[in-house]
Amino acid sequence: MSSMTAARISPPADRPRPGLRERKKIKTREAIRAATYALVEEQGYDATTIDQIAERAEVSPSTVFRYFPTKEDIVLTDEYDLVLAEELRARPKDEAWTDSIRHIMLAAARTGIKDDFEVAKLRTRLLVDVPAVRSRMMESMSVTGRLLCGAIAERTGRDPDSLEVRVHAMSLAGGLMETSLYWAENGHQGDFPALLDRALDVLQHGLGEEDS
Amino acid sequence: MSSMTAARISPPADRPRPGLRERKKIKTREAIRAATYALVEEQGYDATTIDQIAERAEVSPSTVFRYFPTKEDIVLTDEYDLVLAEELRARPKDEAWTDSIRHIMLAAARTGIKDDFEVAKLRTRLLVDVPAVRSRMMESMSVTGRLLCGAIAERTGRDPDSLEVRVHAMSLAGGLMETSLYWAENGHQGDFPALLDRALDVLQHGLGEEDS
DNA sequence: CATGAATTGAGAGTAGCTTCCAAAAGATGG
DNA sequence: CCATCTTTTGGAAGCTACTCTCAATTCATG
Repeated sequence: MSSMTAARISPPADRPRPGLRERKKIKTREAIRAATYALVEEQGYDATTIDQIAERAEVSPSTVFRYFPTKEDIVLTDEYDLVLAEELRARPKDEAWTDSIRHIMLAAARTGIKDDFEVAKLRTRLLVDVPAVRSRMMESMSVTGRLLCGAIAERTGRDPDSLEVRVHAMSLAGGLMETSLYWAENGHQGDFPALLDRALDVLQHGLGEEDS
Repeated sequence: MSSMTAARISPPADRPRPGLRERKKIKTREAIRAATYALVEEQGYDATTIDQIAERAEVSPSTVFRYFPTKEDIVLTDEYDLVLAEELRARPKDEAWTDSIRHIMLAAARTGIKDDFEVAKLRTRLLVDVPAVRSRMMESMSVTGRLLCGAIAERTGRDPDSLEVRVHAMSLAGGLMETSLYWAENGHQGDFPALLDRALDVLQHGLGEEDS
């Protein structure tokens, strides 16, 4: 689930030597993000303008937009969806795919939160407070949904574009997102992995003693 | 599900006489919406500016914003969530609440599409084409989610704010929204109520021969 | 070191959206 | 019918996210 609390599970691994250009790009990207996080903590999201971000990151405003299409993306973007997909594919193929998802989400949440508890909290808080951010996050939810479609299709042999698979994937994604929201709304009490576990139960088995 | 394909199930009913002021407000509101629909059909969503909308609706741009907080809302806003909630409450209380939802959604979809097939198509098409609209729609999904929380809580006696109920509600909302998207992406083939029916099956019973 | 490609900065421009104030129009009581 | 009060409207000014273009700079390559 992008921008939620996911983390790199496997390290970037072996890359020969990116060349100065690439390294500078990465540095700029992180400078912008760092500046944004800092400013948002200081003044709040809306009060933080792109110009301020640019100034603190020591780049021009145009550069900021070259790196991130929207302001919300600076706070939200991560590249974990891809990692998640890989990990999903790496699970034993005879494992129930619901279990695969459970394992991966839990692992991601655990390491993610350990890695950067403050960032995770800031992000989820913004999710609750700033409509634009929540909105953008929901956008990314549909990306995650498509991703899940692929995974589900692979395991069950169904058509990834079928209504059934898509509905199921999206309902999963929606439920997982709500979990993050719930966590943030309740002041980040309790540990997130435990919440995730409960949420996944509901998503797998419904609401318990129900009447379906 | 707001902005999807819902329709008034029960007519506005008995209101004494709204007074000229109220009537004018409603007329203005609908003028703005009509103007927007027309312009969007002619030129596309992005190419349509607020000024154009204002001009065609014969109001000032500021008035447009007085009636709709954002451009997306002009296309999306409807008041059916409330109606839906009422209808939900009107269902027999001993009915399985999943069945209640099924009945209401199906009824709403049927009459809604009959009422205004073109608008329903335009809306869902925008949902697919325009990220901002899709985004806004997802926002409203969370409103629908909260609504479902209330309904579910009433029937099951659970806490509407509990993680379990919220996750379940949101997964429902997500699945239903994906159904609209699916319908639109496939060129509005097949009838929507049938799709809804299949989607609700998945949401109630999972993906069939699975391993949970 | 020279040439070519990619990255950046600066500036102008668009459009969504907010805010504020004065003018117009509907409601209310005499 | 008029006077007053309230609500609604239009106009203008302004902020900011975001886009586009072009020249300058920086890195890569032979």
